[in-house]
Amino acid sequence: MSQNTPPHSAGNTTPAPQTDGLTGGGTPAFSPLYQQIKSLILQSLQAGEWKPGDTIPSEFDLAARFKVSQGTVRKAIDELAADNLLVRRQGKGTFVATHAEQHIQYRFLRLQPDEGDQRSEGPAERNIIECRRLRAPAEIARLLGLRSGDPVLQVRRVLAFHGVPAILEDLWLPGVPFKGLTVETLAADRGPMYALFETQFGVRMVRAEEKIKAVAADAESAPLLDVAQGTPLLSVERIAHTYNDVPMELRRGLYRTDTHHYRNELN
Amino acid sequence: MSQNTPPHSAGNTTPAPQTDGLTGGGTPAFSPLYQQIKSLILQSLQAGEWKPGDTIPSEFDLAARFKVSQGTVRKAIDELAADNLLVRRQGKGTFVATHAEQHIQYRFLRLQPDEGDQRSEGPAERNIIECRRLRAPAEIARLLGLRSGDPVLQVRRVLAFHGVPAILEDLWLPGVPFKGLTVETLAADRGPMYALFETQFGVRMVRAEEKIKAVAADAESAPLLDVAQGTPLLSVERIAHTYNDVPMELRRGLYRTDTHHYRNELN
DNA sequence: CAGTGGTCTAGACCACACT
DNA sequence: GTGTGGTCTAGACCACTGC
Repeated sequence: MSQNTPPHSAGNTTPAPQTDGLTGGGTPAFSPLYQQIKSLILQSLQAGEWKPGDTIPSEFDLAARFKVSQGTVRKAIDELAADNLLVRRQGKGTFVATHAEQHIQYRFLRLQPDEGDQRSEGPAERNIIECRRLRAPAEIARLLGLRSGDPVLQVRRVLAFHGVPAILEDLWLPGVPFKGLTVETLAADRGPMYALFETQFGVRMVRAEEKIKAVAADAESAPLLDVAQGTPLLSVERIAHTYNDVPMELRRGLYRTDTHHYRNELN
Repeated sequence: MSQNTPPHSAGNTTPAPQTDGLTGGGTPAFSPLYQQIKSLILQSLQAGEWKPGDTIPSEFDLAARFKVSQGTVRKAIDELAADNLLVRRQGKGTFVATHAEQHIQYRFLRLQPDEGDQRSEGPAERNIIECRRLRAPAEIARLLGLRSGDPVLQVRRVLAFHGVPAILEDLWLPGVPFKGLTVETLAADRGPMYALFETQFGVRMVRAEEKIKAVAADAESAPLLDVAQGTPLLSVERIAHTYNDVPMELRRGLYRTDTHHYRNELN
């Protein structure tokens, strides 16, 4: 399973396990107990033992289960919480993070109005233009970690703020995990699309990378965004990953930035 | 000073301080000990007691100094390290983070080549076009937290990769902390500009925000970037802050994105 | 070797939420 | 009140660095 021996170390009456077992073989890598616990918790998350929004067992319960001290479990959970996989709530418990209840909705959307307003914008109007199944072209397949020709879903939609179109985006999703996704499902849904992915398909998006360029609106995109051809637009290519860094979505967006901007924090 | 009572709690023989002192007054906010320690360490950083690259006292020394346990200091340092203000090195000590020795040079520059190469790019060729002092226009002043008419420095430069210009940027710096900065100083310098700011002016940039838009190259910028007028460019406005979130630099860049892209991680 | 950060434990107590 | 996470402590031991 994991890369190291699990933290059981048989019947120690005295405290610290810390032993790595396996003197032979080739496990030169040392990984601290709390990292191993972190991996075990992650496995439970991947396996769906606890679903988004669920509360996971208390630190003491987990400590008992893994035969370590509560402090060690705590450190593991600390890191998972820092990665936004778990959410701690004092007095209540620790919960599996979700795109739904999370009051920072649209966590991955960095486009925001230039001044004032802040996030009073609300969820924007969605308009699905297209939703079809196809066989993955080579490039799409590569970015999604699939083979050319594997089934994928493509969705095209426009997001608008106050009636003004602002985002045109194409999504590609691997066909297998998203079997059964239809334009009706998407259209009927309110709230973040990633929340729908969680509830309907058990796919939780955890992390994403974006590559941004400036491009000119072409004949196809210009009318959809209600701008003149040649207007500079932000091109945003996003690859979103589930647990374990498995890519699960490719998204290519064109953002109008005349009244909005892409906001980023550098640390 | 801080918002809470310092963590001394007089002569406790028995362990935990945790008491907030001050039963009277109006300090409803409770802040944990390690946060107070964090503030104290931050104050020392701001005051320049330890400079970028310096090693700070060991956890035990700090624990003695602040009259708390080593674990509490550890947690404070953990957070400061997570914020990239400190860097821990096992066996050696804890160091004040710096833009110089940090092997992730150009920490705030997100533009990178489209494929391969990765960071083999190196530090790019710098070409300073202009460096002048002026009185801050209203907008610049506002963004830098100054008053209109306060002295500021403006620097304009072009960065190129392999001889191809890629970035045209204007910098505005508050005149007072950067007194004595000349075009010669800048031109003579190798390495990150933020490293120079540390060594020459004691100003360490800690955090920055960027607002990104897509714009068209105009008559002024096009020739400097060697592109046709109207070419889509990334407009990147950055406000960089020192300790305590004090804004210390405004930077407005135009990025060519024909062979490079702006990379971002979403968590 | 001594000194530093890194891990692990165990127990005490505080703050918060629900019942 | 009970149970949860949050803080603080104290001490033991491990891993890395450099003398």
